[in-house]
Parts: sequence; structure tokens; C-alpha cells
Amino acid sequence: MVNGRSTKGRQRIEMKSIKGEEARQVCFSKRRPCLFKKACELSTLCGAEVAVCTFSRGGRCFSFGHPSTLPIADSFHDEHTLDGLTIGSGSHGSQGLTVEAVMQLLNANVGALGLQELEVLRKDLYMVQDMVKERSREVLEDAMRARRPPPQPRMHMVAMPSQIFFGGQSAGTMYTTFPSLSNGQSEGVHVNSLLHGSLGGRGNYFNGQFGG
Amino acid sequence: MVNGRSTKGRQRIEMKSIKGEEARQVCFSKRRPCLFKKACELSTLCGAEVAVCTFSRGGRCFSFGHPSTLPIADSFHDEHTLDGLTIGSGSHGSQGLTVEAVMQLLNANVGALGLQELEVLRKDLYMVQDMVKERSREVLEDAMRARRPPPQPRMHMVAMPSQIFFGGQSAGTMYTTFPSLSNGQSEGVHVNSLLHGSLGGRGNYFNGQFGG
DNA sequence: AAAACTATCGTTAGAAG
DNA sequence: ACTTCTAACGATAGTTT
Repeated sequence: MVNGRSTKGRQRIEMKSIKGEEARQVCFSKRRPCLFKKACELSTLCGAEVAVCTFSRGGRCFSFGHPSTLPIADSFHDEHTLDGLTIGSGSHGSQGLTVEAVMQLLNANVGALGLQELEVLRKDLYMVQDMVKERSREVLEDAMRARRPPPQPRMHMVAMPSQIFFGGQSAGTMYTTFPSLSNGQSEGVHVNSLLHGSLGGRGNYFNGQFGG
Repeated sequence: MVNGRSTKGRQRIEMKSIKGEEARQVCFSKRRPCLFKKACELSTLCGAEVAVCTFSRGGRCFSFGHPSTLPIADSFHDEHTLDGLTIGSGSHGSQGLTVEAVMQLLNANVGALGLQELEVLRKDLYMVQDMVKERSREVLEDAMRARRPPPQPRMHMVAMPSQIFFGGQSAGTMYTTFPSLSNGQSEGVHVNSLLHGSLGGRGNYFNGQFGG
């Protein structure tokens, strides 16, 4: 009880690192969900893809993503590095990858997985199924419509990657550079909306760039 | 002027996709900076690493990150895929087949499939799923027989990637899988705090971005 | 920090320039 | 959709349970 009032209510705080370890942790616990909520609202209201990744000081990872964090993070990566971009270099199906081959690969590896991995894989498969289903529907609709609406909004903007790290340490806030904006922010064009699932991007382990 | 008041002030809005293209865009323009600000505050106040990536409907990419977006996105990726992790017969760092690779193959090919192929794939996926389920059961039984506690609670958990795109379109909200929480959120342990920049797939531009 | 509680601060829908 | 204004809404620091 503070002179008649039950609490002082919200007070203004300085925007700098909170000193007390405990207080800092409490603040993180309170603010993180709100950040995620904001992100969620943004994606819901505006139909945007939004991904938020946080690592607490203790190293715990929390993330939010709509429609899914990982692809957005990947897109972002591709956007800023374009490391595996091999468009036009005859990678069109030349790998001879058939569905059967993929299934065999999956098949061959399932035996080596642990319980948790299996469960995660199972969930993923559910998702893949949903997407395949959805894609089926799309293809069907397209076929019936017999017409193709042009979904390409803006022109492609090729940007050079400019990743300058200092072993991860940076002097103050470091900001990514695409068409770089003022502070910690950058702006660009979604690669995936242009590539349309051609096997680009990172993770081309069969092109030998990481698998070495 | 609205009966004595100059404006109606802020009104409550429904949390669903804004219909008008223009209004939606305006909302995005207003809310995105606020989201970034919140993210900035969280990192400043709590010393957390925070990355936010957004792709507007038009495919434009906006991001915020402290200390830097890309390494955080990479860490997140590693966290959720561990793409250096070779499953299957212990081929050490060779052309190792990773789960991610498999998923990406699936990914890359789904977009190119026709309707019939999609349907076949879907059925195949059902089969694989059953297989995975069955295998799950086996592993669990084995574990129980051996009186080992099967689940690792807070420890590192290997998660599968789940990036399935159809030209950037996705069906519904998709969530990442780690110690997966209810909605669009996940939680885990920072790989880098455990691995200290050991093998890490991508992103080791300068031999480990955080611990250095 | 777990929940609940407010007084207050910061955000933002809507209108107007 | 740019910038500014305003009132109302939502987030949250600080406290109590």
C-alpha cells in the first residue's frame, strides 16, 4: 500500500541493461510473450511472414514464427547470403531425384533414429502431408481455372551479401546490410517468392558445398 | 470532428486479416517499427539475442537483429536442424545423408510434382508415417525394457527440419518443432552454448560466430 | 520468479492535413 | 499511404499474495 494507492503502477524505466540478474530475467519473462504476441498480430493482421528468434542470456532459445519460423529464417539467410543460388546452372532435375529415391532415403535412415527424433519426424510428416494435400488442391484448382494469375509483385532485387562479423562480437548493436536502413533493420525481397522451390538456397548438400 | 471530440481515438480491432489491401499495408507500416522497437528493448533491457525477420505480402524483407540478425538466424537454424548431424551409417563427414537433406529433397521436388505424383507421394507419406510410428513404438518398448528413462527433458534434442514451401505459399500455420510449445513458439537450448562453434553446418563464416 | 493486481506508460486506429 | 493529432487500448513496472 502506497499512500492510498495499492501500487505505484507502471513507472518509466531507462532503456539500458537491467542490472539485477533476477530482475532482468523477470523482465525477459514478461516481455518476451508480448513481443511474440505483437509478431503474431502483425502476421495475422497484415498477412506477413514473421519470425522471431530470441536467445536468453542463459542460452535458451525461444522462437515464434508464422507460418513457420525455420523457413523464414532460411529465407532470410538466403536473402542475405544467396550462398546456394545456382539458378540456371542446369540443376533442373538433373539430379535425377525421384520421389522413390527420396522415399528410399527417408526409409533407409529411419532405422537409425532415436525416439524423440522419430516423434518429431512423425509430426513433420503430418505437416508434409498437409502441404502435399494443399498443393494437390492448388494444382487442381489451377487446372480448372485454366488461367494463371500473376503473383509476382515486385522485381527481383539482387543484393550482394555483406556479412561482416567480428567473431560474433560486435561493438554495440550491429545491423544487417541489405538495402540497409538506419538501425538494426534491413529490407529486401523474399527469395522464395521468386525461386518457386527450385532447389536453391543453402542445404544443397548434394552440391558439395557444405558436405566437403 | 466527431461530436465534440476531434477524433474517435484508437478503436479496438478484430484480430484477423485486414481486408483492404491498402489498410493492410498501412497497418504493416505502422506496426512493424513498433515490433522492432519491442525487440530492441528486449535485447537492451535483458541482454538477450533477438532477431526478427518479416516478409511483407509483397515479398519485401525487413529485419531487426541484435547483436546481428544473421548469426542468430543461423543459430536458430542449427538449433532446429543440426545439419552437421549425420544419421544413418556412420559416414564421418563424407557425403553424409542428413535428415535435412532428405527433407529438402522432398521440399525441392514437391513443387515440381503433378497431381498424380502428389497423390502418390501422399500415400507414400502415410506409409512412411506408419513406419515411423511403429519404429517409435519399438524404440520405446526397448527403452522400457532396458529401464532407461527414454525422454531427455532439458537436454539437447535433435529436431527435424520442416521447411516445405510451395513457392513461398504455405498451407496454414506451421510450427517449428523443438520442445514445441502450444502456438508458433518453441523453446530450446542454444546450440552454440553447447557446441562452442565446433562443426556447425552453415554460418561459420569466421569460424564460429559467437564464441569465437 | 509463478500469478494477480493496477496505475501508468507506450502503442496505435482512425481522422485530418 | 506521409505526417501529425488524439483518445482509447494494450502492455507492463512495481507490488502484493
